[in-house]
Amino acid sequence: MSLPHALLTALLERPCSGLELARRFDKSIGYFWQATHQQIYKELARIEGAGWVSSTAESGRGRKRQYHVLPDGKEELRRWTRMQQDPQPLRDALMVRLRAEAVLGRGDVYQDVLHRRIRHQEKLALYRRIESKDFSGKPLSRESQFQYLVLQGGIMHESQWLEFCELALRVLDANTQKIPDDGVQ
Amino acid sequence: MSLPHALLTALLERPCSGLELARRFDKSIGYFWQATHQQIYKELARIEGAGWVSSTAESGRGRKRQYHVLPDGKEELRRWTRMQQDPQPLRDALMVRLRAEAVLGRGDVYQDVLHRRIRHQEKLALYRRIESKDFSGKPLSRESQFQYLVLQGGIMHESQWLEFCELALRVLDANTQKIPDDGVQ
DNA sequence: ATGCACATGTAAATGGTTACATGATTAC
DNA sequence: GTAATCATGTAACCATTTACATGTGCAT
Repeated sequence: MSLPHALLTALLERPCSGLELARRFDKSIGYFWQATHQQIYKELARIEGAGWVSSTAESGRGRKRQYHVLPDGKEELRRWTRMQQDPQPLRDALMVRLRAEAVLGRGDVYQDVLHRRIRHQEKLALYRRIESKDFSGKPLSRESQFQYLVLQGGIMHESQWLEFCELALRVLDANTQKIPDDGVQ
Repeated sequence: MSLPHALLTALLERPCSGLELARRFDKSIGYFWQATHQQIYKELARIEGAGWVSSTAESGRGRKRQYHVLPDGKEELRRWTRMQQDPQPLRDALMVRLRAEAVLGRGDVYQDVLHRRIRHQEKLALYRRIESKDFSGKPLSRESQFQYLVLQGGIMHESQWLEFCELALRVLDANTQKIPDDGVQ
């Protein structure tokens, strides 16, 4: 579970409120670790209780709270950064669909592959725009180099799935000879 | 949520019991959609209630139950196979760690990248073994071609992350000039 | 008869999503 | 003053993980 550490990172980059965090998560960090505002508020309350961040204003609902990271929070982030974790295994519905296609044999996944290809193209185009806007043609600071590295991870990821979609379409094209219905409706 | 459909697919390939399914999930389909035996038993009970599969023996605990897919289950799998789903967004703790590295600046993620590189190498080696054992040097049936396609997806996925680890190590090497501690312990 | 492997299950906790509720501030 | 927007929060639900419980059948 990385949400608290993603929040600590974002707040170290720049202190802000819960909703601002939610908005910042819609870009940058959120491309690699998504979170809704509900989740963010709950987690902020939790890590404030743990003494990792503190916030202005004791009020309650409706009042803006500015959060910033405390020394304990920074230390916790450092501790977590030193940890080693296994990659979480691939879990992808398309793969299950392709296995189903293998036993059903009707070419029914074709539309899903086309759809996913579009999505990966879109995401890739977005990442490329960010790349040329923020990380090209100028020397990068140390911090920017790491941000760019993460973006490159996203680019590689989307490219790879795009390539896989192309391969899947070729296999589907070569194997969709409309196997007759077996009568089960 | 694809577990019921992964189960239907596996049971169409070959009817079997819950525990056998759990074991089969440790290989093949399970590389792309993991499930524990607890989850599998619960889901089998649910889809039996829905009339998608049926099982031998009314007994209870301890007695082996053989499951097979009913026509409704096959039709459900077909319906699901025709659906289009967005890819689920990348969610990777390593990416969060690298962003944290950007603000902390200590080279602390190095070990994690080394660790992940090993894991991806291992997984890739496993997939390569399966590839040369099951899918090389002979003409493939239509069903095998789709199974091979899914395996190739896994190979591409692991290769891509391996490549990313190499890139990350280069960036870390070039940027770890031991930034002085800021005093926070 | 007892121990072990096989087989099926229950229960609690975690992390995440979706739907909904409510207070504060600003524009008109 | 009222509607829109900003901001914070609660509650219910869902899939998954982890820990534990229990029954069956075979080998010794």
